[in-house]
Amino acid sequence: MATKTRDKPETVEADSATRERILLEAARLFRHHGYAATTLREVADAAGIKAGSIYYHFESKDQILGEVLDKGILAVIDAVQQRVNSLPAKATARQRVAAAIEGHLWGLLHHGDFTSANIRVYGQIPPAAKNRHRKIRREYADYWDRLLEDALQRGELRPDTSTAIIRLFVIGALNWTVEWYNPQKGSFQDFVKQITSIVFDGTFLRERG
Amino acid sequence: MATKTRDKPETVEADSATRERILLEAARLFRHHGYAATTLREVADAAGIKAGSIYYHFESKDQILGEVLDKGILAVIDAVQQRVNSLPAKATARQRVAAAIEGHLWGLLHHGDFTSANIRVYGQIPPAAKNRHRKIRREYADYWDRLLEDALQRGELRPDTSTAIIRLFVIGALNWTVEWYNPQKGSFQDFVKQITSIVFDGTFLRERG
DNA sequence: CATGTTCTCGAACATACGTTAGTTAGAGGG
DNA sequence: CCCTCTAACTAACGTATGTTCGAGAACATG
Repeated sequence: MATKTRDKPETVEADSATRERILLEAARLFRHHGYAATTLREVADAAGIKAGSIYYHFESKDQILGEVLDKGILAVIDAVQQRVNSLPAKATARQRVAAAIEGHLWGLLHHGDFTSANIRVYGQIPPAAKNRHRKIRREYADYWDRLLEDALQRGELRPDTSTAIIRLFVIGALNWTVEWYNPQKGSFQDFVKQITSIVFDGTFLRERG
Repeated sequence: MATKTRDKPETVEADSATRERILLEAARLFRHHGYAATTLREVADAAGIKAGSIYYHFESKDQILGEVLDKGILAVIDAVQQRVNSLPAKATARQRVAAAIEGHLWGLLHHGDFTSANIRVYGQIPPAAKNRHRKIRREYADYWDRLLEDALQRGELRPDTSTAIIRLFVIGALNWTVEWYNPQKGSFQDFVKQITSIVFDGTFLRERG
């Protein structure tokens, strides 16, 4: 056995734990090496099994990729909707968007391997796998557009730029934080506050007018 | 495009044109399929030659990657410095940063295949290739930090957030535009104006204070 | 025409990959 | 004790990849 000397008879109880382990390690490797550069033998090694055993849990490498991508975006969507929905009905648009930003950042940064793999790899997968994800991405984009349109109608959003561009800019900026966010430099809550403030009010002091 | 259909015997006169062609097609393929997923046979095909011929111009696939990455970041740095340097000495910090933003976007979007390949692939290459590029990235980051520190000392930048976070946020947001910018929807100059305005003043109208 | 250089080709090689197949070992129920 | 299910293993197959190499075409120069 090539594994790390686990002599305790705990072979069972590993219901689908191995499956989760494979997904976790695959996400980590996809994130850091890319999809094509990651071999199933590496994934198996990281998960403490042999390559052939992966096929007991998954049908193909592509299927693993699909599940990793799903986990990434679903974690974000879930966190966003949870926070926005728990707001009182009388919340301002600014508060609702702030909740969405916090949710997006939380989902993004607390499932870094899955979300980063999603972001990095999405542009590089065959159209077949892409189409399945385009729909859910589209829905998430529409969700943001509704938030922003609402803000616009309430007169809180700047009216000189389309909500589509604002959404693309904001989500893009947020997504990128997964590449440089360092949890050891300050708390997550502080980080969210800073990012939200920049998104809302910009980086420069307002020009004298 | 890739299919030029030049039936004339113009095999020669391709001094180093073939070399450039290889780099261009490699960048395009790296961008859309990733590094490992791109085969030299695909690159050769797109460049109108056979796979073996690539080795007359390059030593290895890694070398091609290195040159593609270089071209990407150098195009951006060049465009930024050109615009900032052509500003009058009495320019405000805001004007200087605006020039940097425009330069960054211009280099980014006008060499999309090289810059996007750089952005997408950088996180996934072996440390050996990474180290060579870390230095130049570090210098570019320092350049931005000086611009922002200058703005801070002049009292133009918001003082409640570190220049490092502002830089990471702004450059990240700008970099992401290469994934969604559509040159058919409005002019480049309009796009720059909108992005710059969002970066400076944010997405929401200022809160009553 | 002869010669040298530049550039490309075609075929091959060793390796590594995703995947398949056959087998083994333990657990639990009858 | 037998049977079945689960979960893993080992070994192999076919293919594709990066790379090498010798041969030859196209052109420039003499």
